[in-house]
Amino acid sequence: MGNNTSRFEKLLVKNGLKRTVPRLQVLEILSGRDSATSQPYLEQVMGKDADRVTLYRVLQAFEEKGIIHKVLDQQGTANYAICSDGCSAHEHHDEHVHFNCDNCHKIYCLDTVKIPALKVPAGFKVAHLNLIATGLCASCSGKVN
Amino acid sequence: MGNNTSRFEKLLVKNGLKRTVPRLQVLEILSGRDSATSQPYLEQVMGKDADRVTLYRVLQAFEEKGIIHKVLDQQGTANYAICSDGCSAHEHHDEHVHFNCDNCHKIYCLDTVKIPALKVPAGFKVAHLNLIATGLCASCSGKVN
DNA sequence: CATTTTAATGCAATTATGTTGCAAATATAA
DNA sequence: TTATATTTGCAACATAATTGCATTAAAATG
Ligand SMILES: [Mn+2]
Ligand SMILES: [Mn+2]
Ligand SMILES: [Zn+2]
Ligand SMILES: [Zn+2]
Repeated sequence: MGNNTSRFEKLLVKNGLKRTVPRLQVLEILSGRDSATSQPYLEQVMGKDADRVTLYRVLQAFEEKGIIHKVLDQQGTANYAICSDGCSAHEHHDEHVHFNCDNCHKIYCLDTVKIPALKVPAGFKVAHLNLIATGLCASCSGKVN
Repeated sequence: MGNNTSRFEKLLVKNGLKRTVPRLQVLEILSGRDSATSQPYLEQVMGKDADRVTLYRVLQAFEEKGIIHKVLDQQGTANYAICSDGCSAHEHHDEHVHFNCDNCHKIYCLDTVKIPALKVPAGFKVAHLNLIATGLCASCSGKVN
């Protein structure tokens, strides 16, 4: 496999997770893509290498440990992306904007775009903000329309 | 039924939809709640009064006509709320913030809070913004924590 | 290195959500 | 009242996700 293997093995150990084939496989796939990856796509790529249930459990464990974060697209489908380094089991630092392309349906993590603070009605206590923009991504905006 | 009936009947006619029992029922339920209503809840309340498929189709028709709008909560569950008056089949004017309470799980339409404009990387063309805040709602922030 | 312990996987079954095609029923127009 | 167009209900199917449990594999132990 890729030369990321030892890096990923360390990542698993650091988070108290055993170094297993399905886990390394998921990390390999996610890291090789420029946008968030949907559960159905992951399932398709892994094929019969891993059981569907295992995939769900791998993703859940990774999310809890702060290794990946989940983004729901406009259809409600779960998509996963590797977290930035600052994330941990205790806190995710992924409060960046996500961009869901209407054409290619990719979901980009716009790490550089911060979500502006928000004024909410009295009484409401905001814990997290989740902003998803839709439209055309840089790659598609040239081709269509 | 409620005294909203004739108002809802007019709403249906205005949108070229026939005045049917399941449709009036859905409008009655949605209008009687202070927050967005999940599909599972609707299904449960309607019970055997209407087929599941009918409910899906009613919701879809309403959404297309601009009568209601759909909000996905943090779990990806569909929730529906009646649109403000400005909405139509051609355009929804519901680009307001939604608030998903971590405690009671209600979804509030914060109609008064506008989503701030956003600077995105070159090439990206934003069509719509979808901001969902999580935390504690006004009703829950007093009780818990 | 062999063994014990613990964590993770695979499989089967079940639930929830959503879709499609089509015949029957119903609302509205004629 | 009859014709028409829409809507509904049913059955079947599809996909996403969860749970329990036996088996397997990884890491810890000695
Ligand atoms: Mn992200
Ligand atoms: Mn709303
Ligand atoms: Zn694109
Ligand atoms: Zn609440």
